[in-house]
Amino acid sequence: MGKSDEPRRLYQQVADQIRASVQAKGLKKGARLPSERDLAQELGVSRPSLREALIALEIEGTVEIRGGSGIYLAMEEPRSADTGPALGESPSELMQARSIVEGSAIILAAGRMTDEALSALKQVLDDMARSVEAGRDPLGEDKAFHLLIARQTGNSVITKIVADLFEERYSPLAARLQDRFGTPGTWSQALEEHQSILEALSQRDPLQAQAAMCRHLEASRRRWLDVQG
Amino acid sequence: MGKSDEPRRLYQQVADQIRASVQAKGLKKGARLPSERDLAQELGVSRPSLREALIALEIEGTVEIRGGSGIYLAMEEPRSADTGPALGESPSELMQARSIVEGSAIILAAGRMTDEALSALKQVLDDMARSVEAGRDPLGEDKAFHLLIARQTGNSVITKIVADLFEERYSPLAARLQDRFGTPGTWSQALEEHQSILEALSQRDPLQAQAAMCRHLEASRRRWLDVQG
DNA sequence: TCTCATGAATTGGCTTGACCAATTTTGGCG
DNA sequence: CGCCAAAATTGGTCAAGCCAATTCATGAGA
Repeated sequence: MGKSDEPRRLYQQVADQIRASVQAKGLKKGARLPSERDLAQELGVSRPSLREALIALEIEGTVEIRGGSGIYLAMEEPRSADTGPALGESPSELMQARSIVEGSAIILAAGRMTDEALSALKQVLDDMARSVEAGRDPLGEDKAFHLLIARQTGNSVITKIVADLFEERYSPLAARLQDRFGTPGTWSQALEEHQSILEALSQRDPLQAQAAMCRHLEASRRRWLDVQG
Repeated sequence: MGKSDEPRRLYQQVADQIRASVQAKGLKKGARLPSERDLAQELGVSRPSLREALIALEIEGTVEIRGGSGIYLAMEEPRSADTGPALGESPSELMQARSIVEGSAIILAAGRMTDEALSALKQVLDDMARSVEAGRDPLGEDKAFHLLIARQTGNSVITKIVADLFEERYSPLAARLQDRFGTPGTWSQALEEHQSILEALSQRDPLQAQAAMCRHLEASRRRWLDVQG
């Protein structure tokens, strides 16, 4: 489980703390933060370091700095709340979105697939097989498999989207459904589908990989619907 | 020397100078820049200021800083054994992701396009034309156009993804870049591309709509890259 | 001669302290 | 009450220095 790097640059940690603090305190757009001097002391860093963090936040658009005046929040907050929610969120929509995104992503990935990535994928499927044997829900392995493929696109935006599609972000309902669909044959079926995806990737065959991925996601959709009734 | 005449922040000016210098000297990916101390002296600024500029360039993906080692021009993936994070966030990645998502979404949308939606799209393009005439950046109209199309898929997950791709969520950098790409002919060009998308949608032609959308996004990517250098 | 410890030099990472300029606040005067 | 100048606050920047990680040259040992 590679968490990531340990000692990240200080300015990044500080930026994270500021973001978290802002969110925790529920500050809204336009709100004014403490002065650089105060923030620095509060977070236990020097002013230049705090300053570097502010530049990061400024570039990222979270904050607006007005010389001689202060530091102000520039971001909108908890997204969404657009005009109208089309149809109600449903697992079907989620899977349709995943088909589009992952079905396209795997085409890119197939062409850039390294041997290392292939063996990593095989490793994940082995773990998944063991989990299924043991009667556990291989949710983690399933996610790892899809994320590994996404990462092979070399496109961090696509990777993030795929990751988000696995979280609650785009469909809290679907996340809840995952809990109760651990039927027996369900996962062994999914495992087979994963293996055929891996096989296509091993041969660097983009179209077959896409077909396998879409078949898998369509089958998953149907499995969910069955559980739902 | 930093004397300058613009009220822009020093770190931005310094970052510009470094970009320009790199380009002028024809340095290639992976090349190593002078040390912070040397660069600071060379550009006539203090080390903290030079440092702030480097953070901007790092976030923007132009430069990679290796502690104790040096400052390097960000290089492409070393081909093998990468497991690591992909490329840094960049407008290119954003646009590639948008091509995938919106290019697929518009196929669905074309088949479900209502007359109301079509006239709403036309209305938005009229507004956009007026904004361009007046010399304003029609960012709002651009977003509205793409979101209206996404919404026609009837899939709320896809709609959210497209919305998020316009927000800070997937590429804060790209959002910042929008500030400086308000060149004259840029938007009128984009307007024409939008109109050809609308035309394809009017005829309920999914494939032509997709082609127009992808052409538009590819052109947008190129426009951004030009501005960026 | 080649290998590889080992320590000096180099380089980024971060802090302290200070001064300037723009903005905001304060307080006194009409 | 209203207006304007002084004072306080705040961001902008610089200078000098210490620490830790990385590099690289050097010399001892195989």
